[in-house]
Amino acid sequence: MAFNTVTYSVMGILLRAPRTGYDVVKELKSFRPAKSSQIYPVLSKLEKQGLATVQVMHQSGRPDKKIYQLTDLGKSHLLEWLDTHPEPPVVRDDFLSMLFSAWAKDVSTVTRLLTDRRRMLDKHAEDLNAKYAQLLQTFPTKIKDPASTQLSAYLLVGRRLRLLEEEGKWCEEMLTQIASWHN
Amino acid sequence: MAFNTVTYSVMGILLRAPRTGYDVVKELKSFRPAKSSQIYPVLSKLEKQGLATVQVMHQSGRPDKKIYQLTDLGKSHLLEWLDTHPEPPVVRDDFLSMLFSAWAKDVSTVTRLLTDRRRMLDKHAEDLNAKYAQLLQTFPTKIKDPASTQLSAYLLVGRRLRLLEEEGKWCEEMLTQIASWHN
DNA sequence: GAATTCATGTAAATGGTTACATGATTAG
DNA sequence: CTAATCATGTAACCATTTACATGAATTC
Repeated sequence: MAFNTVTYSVMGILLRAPRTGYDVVKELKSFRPAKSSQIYPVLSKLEKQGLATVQVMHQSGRPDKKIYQLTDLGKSHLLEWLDTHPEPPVVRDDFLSMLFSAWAKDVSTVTRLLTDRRRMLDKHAEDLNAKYAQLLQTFPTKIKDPASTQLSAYLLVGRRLRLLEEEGKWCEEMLTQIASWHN
Repeated sequence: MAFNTVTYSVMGILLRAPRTGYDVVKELKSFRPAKSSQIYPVLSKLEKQGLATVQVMHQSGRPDKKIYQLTDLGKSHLLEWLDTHPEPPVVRDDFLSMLFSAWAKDVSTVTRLLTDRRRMLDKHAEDLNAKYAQLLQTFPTKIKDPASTQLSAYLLVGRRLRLLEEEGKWCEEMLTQIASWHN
């Protein structure tokens, strides 16, 4: 039995701790964003196939909480998936498509695209930096434990940060380079 | 009238020069990959809506070539799009999902993921580097001309290369760091 | 002689988003 | 008092891939 990659991502979250669909969606944001309308059906399929169990917590005023927990069967499928090779990443970035055609307009279009991008990257990096600092402070030893979930967080956040910073630097350099040509 | 982003990407390619669907698919690879089964319908819609014209070149032994060319109407829509703000990039990368769960298996899973990733990045960077060097040699002055398509190529390839290299470095550093913890 | 390139497309299926339905609680 | 958060899900639509159909020309 093979599942799609969102399903494995959801299983990975449930393996760490039992969670509601709402919480799964929030946690997915850090490495594999998806809308809740995609996740809720995934969770009910997991239950139907015996890969997760549900515990319902009654609430008043809002829908009952459904807490999903990965079963041993679910875990075994997830671990099996980890032995396979990941597909090459899929990236869809309108910024690149715009850059590709920007020559047809004027230089200001190129510089606007670059400055806007840089702002976006900076804002993003700022948020992540806080998270990263906190991570390093709170769990300095646990990170080194390969069986700790902190290692993954350290790797994932650290990688993201470096790529954000590198792209930011690139934007800046390109802006100064272009400015130097047109003065 | 607003179109989806593949459509704008295709228009951007046709703006540079008239092309067949086959060639459009090849060129899309550098910034917005898509399968031909997605592109052919896009092209026929462009024609129906007067955004592109077609010239049929008869061939024997293979399907007739259909050369698409962007119309002024198409160009105006594309330029209008360039004044808008791009959506945030969409990334789906199984490698990250695997890294997120790798703690549940063992350290060797983490290191295998990192080494495989590094190999992939290196291979990719190698190909791009050749392209980049050629670009810098062949059109050293044209790149500085903002109305030249070479500027876009320079930006796009340069950016990609830097990000590939940065991620490669990160993989390497993480591998040595992890190795130092477990010796 | 085998693999890749050239060249078009359609049909079916999967993946993913938007819109809809519903509304109390909590934080600023 | 306003915005965000909590909490579930379904239906319709759009985006993208896979599989199918076809086969000569070229490169290795």
